[in-house]
Amino acid sequence: MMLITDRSLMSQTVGRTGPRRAPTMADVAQLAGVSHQTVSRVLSNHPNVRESTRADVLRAIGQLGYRRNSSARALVTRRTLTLGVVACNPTLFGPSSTLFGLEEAARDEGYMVSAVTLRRYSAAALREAIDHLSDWGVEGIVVIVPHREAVTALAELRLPFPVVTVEGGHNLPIPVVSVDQWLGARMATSHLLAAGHRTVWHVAGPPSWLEAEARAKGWRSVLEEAGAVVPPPIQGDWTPLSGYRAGQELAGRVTAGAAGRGSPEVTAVFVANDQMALGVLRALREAGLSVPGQVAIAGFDDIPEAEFFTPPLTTVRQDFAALGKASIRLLVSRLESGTTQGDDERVVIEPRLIVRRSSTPS
Amino acid sequence: MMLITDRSLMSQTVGRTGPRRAPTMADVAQLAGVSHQTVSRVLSNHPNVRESTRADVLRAIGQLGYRRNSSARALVTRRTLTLGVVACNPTLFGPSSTLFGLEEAARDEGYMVSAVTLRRYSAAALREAIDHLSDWGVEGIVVIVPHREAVTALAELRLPFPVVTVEGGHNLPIPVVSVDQWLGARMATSHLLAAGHRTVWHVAGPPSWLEAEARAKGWRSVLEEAGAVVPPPIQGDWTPLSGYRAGQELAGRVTAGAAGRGSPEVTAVFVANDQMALGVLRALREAGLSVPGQVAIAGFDDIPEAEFFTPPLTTVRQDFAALGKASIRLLVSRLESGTTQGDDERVVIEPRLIVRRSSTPS
DNA sequence: AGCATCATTGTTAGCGCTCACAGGTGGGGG
DNA sequence: CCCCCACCTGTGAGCGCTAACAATGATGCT
Repeated sequence: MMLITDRSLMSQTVGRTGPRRAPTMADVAQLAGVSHQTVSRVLSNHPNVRESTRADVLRAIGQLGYRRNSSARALVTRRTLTLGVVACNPTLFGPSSTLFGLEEAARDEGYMVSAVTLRRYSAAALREAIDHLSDWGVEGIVVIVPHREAVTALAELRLPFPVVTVEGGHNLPIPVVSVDQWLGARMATSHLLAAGHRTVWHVAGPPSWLEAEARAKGWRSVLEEAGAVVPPPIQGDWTPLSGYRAGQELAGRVTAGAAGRGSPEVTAVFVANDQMALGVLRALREAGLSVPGQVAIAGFDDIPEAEFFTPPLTTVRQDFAALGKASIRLLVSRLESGTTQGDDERVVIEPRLIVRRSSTPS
Repeated sequence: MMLITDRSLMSQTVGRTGPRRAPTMADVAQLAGVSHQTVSRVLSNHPNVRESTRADVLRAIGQLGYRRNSSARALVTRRTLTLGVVACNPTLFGPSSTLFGLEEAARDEGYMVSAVTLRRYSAAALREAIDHLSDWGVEGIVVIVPHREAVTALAELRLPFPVVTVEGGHNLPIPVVSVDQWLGARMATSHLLAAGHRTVWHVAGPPSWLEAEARAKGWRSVLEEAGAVVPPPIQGDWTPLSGYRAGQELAGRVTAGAAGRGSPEVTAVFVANDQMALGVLRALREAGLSVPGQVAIAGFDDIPEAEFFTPPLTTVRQDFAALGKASIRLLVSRLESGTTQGDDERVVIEPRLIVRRSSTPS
């Protein structure tokens, strides 16, 4: 008996000695002269607590610097309030902006976000990433891996928690949030066509990327509708270097003259992203071609640098932050509603064409 | 008795009915015909388990699709194996690359990373971010908020878990991992000076940023050592737009001629980051000035676009991924050793000068 | 043979919290 | 005056796991 009393006193008085372990709810309860349950009620804002009691408890909490133990809470409530994100290439402007918007939205909703990044996509890496997240008890995940195979692999996975994908393609039974890439490509291409160009060339992204595919499709659709010749798209890999190479090829076509056998002349190019557009711009300039004088260019993404390219780049702006927010809203809504089905939900965000000098000869 | 037997059978057979809750260690134990403790042993690779028993358990685990409950585990071990990160401006190339490297390193070490992003720095926002992380039970945090006030605020916080900062200034009792900004600035400035310029102008970052300060100091130190005039630095805010404005000012000085009262002529500029350098380049070009012909330029960061600027930008490369990895190593080492003190540890990574055309008249 | 030792397994007691329920108090209606 | 019903508070159980210890059998050594 004595011993017990001693111990309880010690835990409050000793303080200095040893790495005193974090105060528990019971400590707060004792100090406030109530039961641990009352402390719990105060913490969860239960209405039926007398005002004075609540104040006592809060004072004790402040005094002890008490923080609720999230593991214990998660154990009993079966809610970790944590969401997982799998992202690829998180160094690029798009993914990182999305991640940012997503995290902020999640925090507002009371969730924590844990991210796993993939250096390159592979089915194994994706699986591993998801395993890792699920080991940590996430309640749902957002997958930002706009690879065709990734998304199909995902659809086959049948996970025990909800999954939402960003830019994940529209043919699968997984909820998707995306910017309308197809529409964006159409906007850029139409814009160039409207400026009087006979046709528009295209520097495409890697074919396994869904965005690249959608942008190429949008571009092609406009040309076909307009009855314009559809030049062969040039393959890039999103990097400025690949854009540079594509630009060299295009420049070669220009200077070789319209004498080229059958190929339409190059007077306008829609490049699948801004980084590659930068490379194209440089290649053209090195070839002595003026933009937009001889060749008009449009990009995609509207990275912060685009406005300061030489010349400033006409491009398609994507609201990445909105993308992140929307994905969280979607995920949280099915978390709260307990819905696992209804897997065909779609949120599509409209892109916006930003016209700058690279496409407008003045 | 009958009832109990029934229930245990149900939990295995029913399957279809109801949202059968995740299997527990006891379920595995029962199926494998061992005690839950043995299952635990198998899972934690305890050596003293007979090989056949281990196999039985693993089979049961596979059969049931069992996953260890991380909350329960964390509750009893007092280890969440989760690290927190607070990052500012995570949309920029530097921070996002650091975050990426950091996450990867943490995963290798067996930790999960949860990030909180700050739209803009403020003491309140920082506090809030840290509170959020600590509510979720992180074991330590990495702070990537290279603001002077942020770091001092941090030093005063006295948190119950280890903290490491990235680029956090060297005068505080907090372990820091950083690239040697001062040295990088010196490399760029010396390089320009060595090319024969009488002095080097500077477009600086926001003064409250530690990197901006260190880069300005490095720049100044080289000029002073060389006995060169130190022109007044021009203030930017990291954005291309601010660089553009700075560029206009510099261009004005050039075209106004060396007739300016006292100011040295502008023939070389060290810009505190690549994005601003992009703005400067454009302003100079618009003013009809050639780079590097009339004005040589150097930047900082080596963003992927820098190589494709017009002209390609001489800049200082920072190994952000290494930064992330090093910060995790530092954090984990003091986590494992239980050290809370020894707070003056420093890891400094050397930057590398990347010389391109913007500084080398050919 | 007899006892210490080791490998292997089981048993028990919590970790800190929330949930479900059981009290106790006071006021208004019958 | 009593009962019912709001309010407020406390008690007990148990979430799924690990740590400490106990128990068993097999082995080795004297």
